[in-house]
Amino acid sequence: MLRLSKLADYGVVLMAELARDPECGSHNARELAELTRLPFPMVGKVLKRLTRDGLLVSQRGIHGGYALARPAEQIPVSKVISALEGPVALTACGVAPGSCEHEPSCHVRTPWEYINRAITETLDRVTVADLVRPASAIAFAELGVR
Amino acid sequence: MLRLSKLADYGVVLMAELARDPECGSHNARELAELTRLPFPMVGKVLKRLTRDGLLVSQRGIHGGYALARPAEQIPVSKVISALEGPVALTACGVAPGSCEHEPSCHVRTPWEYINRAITETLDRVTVADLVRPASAIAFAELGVR
DNA sequence: ACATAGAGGACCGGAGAGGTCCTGTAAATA
DNA sequence: TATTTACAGGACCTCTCCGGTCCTCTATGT
Repeated sequence: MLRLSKLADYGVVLMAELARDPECGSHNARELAELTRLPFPMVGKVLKRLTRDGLLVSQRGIHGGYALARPAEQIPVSKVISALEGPVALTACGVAPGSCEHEPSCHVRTPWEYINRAITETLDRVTVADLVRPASAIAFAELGVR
Repeated sequence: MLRLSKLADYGVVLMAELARDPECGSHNARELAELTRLPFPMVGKVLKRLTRDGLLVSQRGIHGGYALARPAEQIPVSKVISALEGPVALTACGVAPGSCEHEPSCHVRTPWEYINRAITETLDRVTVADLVRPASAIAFAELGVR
């Protein structure tokens, strides 16, 4: 089913949760785990990775927590996914040339590149802000989706 | 990396190989395995599934083999993928409602639906014929891809 | 009848996803 | 400065499921 890993799925949910706060303030991992009802250890793991990739900023200590590194409108969903499960690509050749043993004899590589790009661009166009906007449908009009 | 299963990957390659034959004639599994350099048992497995799903027609017996069930222009890549790894969807909720335990408390479900649909439509628009057309770029223009 | 090729399974090993836990370090408060 | 809280960065484990093989049965042509 062309599955997204749970790590990436959780990441999207958590980013959206942070963006839901109108002030985009700081929330700690435990709080986010409760809000999203996701297992706390996983939430910690995901938040750490998102921080390392520069999508979140963290604050240690007693009133520590996480906050969006940039306004939600400037964070594409594709970045969230790639931070957690590597580059968005359907096939190995879309990630790095030479990573597929069949590359020399493969006749469908070029088309796959186009498909990969089309999908990447779709995920580039959706931002974290779109995930929390109530009237999402409007925001998605530009995707050409009914 | 938002991975496609190898089964589906092989399926696409095999469908393309069948479409490359200008007469779209019948080819047996062994022959296709040699042409694509994929392991023969896997080729058999994939071809069987594609046949069960009505994308290929098969002929048993001494001059048996497989051929496209329809003209390549009428076979979207999305069908090939879904025949081999189930419905195209990034999240469980995109496959069947109620399949995700977090559904009641999840706030990003609606946006995911739109994203799922955008990606599905991308894969719907590409046909097996596009995979073998030399000047693929032209065929992909309609995807809005550079 | 016999050789060939597909149909439909069962079956197996290993990689990797999903999940937990532990130790270290930074910050705030008293 | 001691203590508590929370993030940082791993190691580590379990178990599912993917990738792959193989075997038996049935259909077809010679």
